[in-house]
Amino acid sequence: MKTETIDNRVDILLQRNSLSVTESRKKILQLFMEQTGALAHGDIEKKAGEKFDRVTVYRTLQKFVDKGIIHTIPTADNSIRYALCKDECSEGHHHDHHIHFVCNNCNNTYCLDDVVTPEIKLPKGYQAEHVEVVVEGVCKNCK
Amino acid sequence: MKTETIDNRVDILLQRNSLSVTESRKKILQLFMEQTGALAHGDIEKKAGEKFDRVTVYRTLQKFVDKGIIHTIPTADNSIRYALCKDECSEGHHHDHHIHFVCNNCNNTYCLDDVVTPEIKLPKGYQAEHVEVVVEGVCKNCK
DNA sequence: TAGACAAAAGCAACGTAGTTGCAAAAATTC
DNA sequence: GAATTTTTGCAACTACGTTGCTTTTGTCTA
Repeated sequence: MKTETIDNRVDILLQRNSLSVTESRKKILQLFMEQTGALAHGDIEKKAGEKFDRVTVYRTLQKFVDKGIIHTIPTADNSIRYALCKDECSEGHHHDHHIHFVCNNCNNTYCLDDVVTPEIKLPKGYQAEHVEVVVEGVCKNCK
Repeated sequence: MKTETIDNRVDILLQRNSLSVTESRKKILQLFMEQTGALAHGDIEKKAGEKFDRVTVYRTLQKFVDKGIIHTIPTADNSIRYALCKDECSEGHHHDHHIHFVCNNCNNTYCLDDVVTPEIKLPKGYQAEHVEVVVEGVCKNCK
């Protein structure tokens, strides 16, 4: 069964990051894996059901970000979204060189992993460490 | 005196956007003009002093955004910054094709008006309407 | 596999951010 | 300068996010 596969992947991913395997972590990680787009905190709270405390969700997401399992996507409406990282990410350092796409119609957020962030030529004196590109528009499914 | 010049500019800008000229609007607009970087809501509340109600600040900023006087800049820490728009912006439509720079040292946010957002090549089916680029790093003054 | 230890979850309480409705005050219009 | 419109300030409320502490759960080792 497909669910079982995800279940396994979840366990392995948690263990590889030396995180204890708990109900809430499994559930939340599963949500991300079943999902193509990114999730806002609110989405997760709703989808995870009333099974878990708000605080647990906050702490879990924070842990996942710290470990490099998920990354944050800033959006114009001031609601941070979270999405799974590719395998290259590790604790303390994210390597997300892809861009993000927010659909104005369905309001989903996608990681466009194949689209690499462009080189930005900055004025003299400015030194770039990280480039974040968020494109707004209409997504494939809504067009 | 320099302040007087700003004062005039403020009045004219408000009138041009058919906004009544009030103490709070003048004060807040002045803050933006004296400032090179962008301002977060909290900054404004602090800098405007205890002269104005929180609610007034919220409403004033909202009005300014609506009118195209200022624009918002999304940041990773989930705190929206605001900065003055160039003259081309008008009610209902912003034309901000510049990129934004957040300094990891002084934590200031700058509009790099001379750096135009790059063309992003999206996968088939995605249609871009707006591209937001935020570069993090070390700014000119902190280097 | 039971018990000891470490880690995470749940709960309560708190602080801050942002919104709304309404009455008072200020700005604009004529 | 009076009437009308707009904005402000206040109070109350909701939602978001955090912290400290106790209980529960997971992990490790004998």
